[in-house]
Amino acid sequence: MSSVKEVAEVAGVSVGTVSRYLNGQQLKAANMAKIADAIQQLDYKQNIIAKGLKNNQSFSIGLLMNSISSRFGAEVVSGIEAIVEKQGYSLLLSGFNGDAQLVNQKIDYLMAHAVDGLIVFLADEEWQGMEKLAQMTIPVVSINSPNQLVNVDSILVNDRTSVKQAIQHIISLGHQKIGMITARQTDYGARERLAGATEAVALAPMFHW
Amino acid sequence: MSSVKEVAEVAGVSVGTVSRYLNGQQLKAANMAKIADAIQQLDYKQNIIAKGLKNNQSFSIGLLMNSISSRFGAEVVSGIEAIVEKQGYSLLLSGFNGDAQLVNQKIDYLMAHAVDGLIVFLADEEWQGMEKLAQMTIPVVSINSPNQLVNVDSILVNDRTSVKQAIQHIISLGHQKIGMITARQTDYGARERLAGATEAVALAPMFHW
DNA sequence: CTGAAAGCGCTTACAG
DNA sequence: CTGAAAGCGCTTACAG
Repeated sequence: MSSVKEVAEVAGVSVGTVSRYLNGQQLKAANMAKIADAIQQLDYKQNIIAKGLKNNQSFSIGLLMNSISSRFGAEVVSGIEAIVEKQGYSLLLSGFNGDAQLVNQKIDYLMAHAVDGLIVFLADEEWQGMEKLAQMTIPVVSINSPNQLVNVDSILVNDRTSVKQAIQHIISLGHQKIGMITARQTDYGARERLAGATEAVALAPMFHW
Repeated sequence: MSSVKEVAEVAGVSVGTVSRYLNGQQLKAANMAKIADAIQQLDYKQNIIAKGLKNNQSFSIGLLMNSISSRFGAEVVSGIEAIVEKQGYSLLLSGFNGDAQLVNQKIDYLMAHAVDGLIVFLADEEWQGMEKLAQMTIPVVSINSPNQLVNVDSILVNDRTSVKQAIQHIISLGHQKIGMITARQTDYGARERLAGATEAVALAPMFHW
């Protein structure tokens, strides 16, 4: 792998100038051309690692999740990955496969790898030590994990309302006997969905559960 | 985040000594104790990024795969992740979601992030530029992707033989009419499985397909 | 066993 | 606009 130093030599400018070029600064046209040539010739690629060292960035973001191997989990990973990569960042994956005890350790692990941001996707597990997230010095966002931490942005599917509306719709159609198959009630989302159904029924005076 | 420098100051030794301690070298017991204390006190964590810069290691390995969102794909990711992490490495995920054109670009991307190794999991796509892998200066292993590149270790499921044996077993039981539902034949594995079935039948003289 | 110093590849004030 | 130099956090010969 060639370095800025080699590029600088070939182009006949200083490394600082090469660096500036790489970062999109304007410089004398002649120099820009020379540097561009040198880069071509050496097949130079930036070393993202070194780049980040200066300002302590890693250009990677951590994804901490429970069940990578669940269907929904996989979709989420795939979606996040696409976006992250588009921005030139990389995705560091870390799963804890149901063992909530491991979460703290995983966080340390991700921090050691200096992720610039963290996405937490707990899916079906509750986790006691969530406050740790609030102390994080990097941006944290949680998905599908109820919490009211001040520094943590959250994405929650509105399970309750959507199921409620669905049931209300069914009721409005005049149906009298409605069955519901629920998921294990260990999952926050599953509980919300059942709650939504219960609400819908409670609001329908004519309806007997 | 504290650095070796701060640890060195607190412990009253040089940074080199701290570094040696961190890397498990033997040093004067008194110093080891002082350093251990300082680390405790500062809650010092190694900066893996900086550590890798010296010998150009990133302590991360890249996983390039087609369909993260397939069931099998998710299992594979999950399994790999567990192992990789156990070794103190991180997993950089990169998907190309069916667009084989993107693969070269993704490889560059992973290289820019200086992965120390690469796992390629093509699943259902063939890919023309696979020779690029052979030129890689880092270890590469492919999963479920037929190839005969010298530098690339491959893991292949023996689809052909296993299906062949299954069919032979059914035949040996005396069954006369055997149906087979095949996957889309765009996938190498799917073709192999069908081929295995065909072989089994061809070898059974009494049997009419 | 340990300190001082150089170096990994890059960025960025500071001068000019 | 650009060069020389210092610095990011760590490692590692080189001396002692």
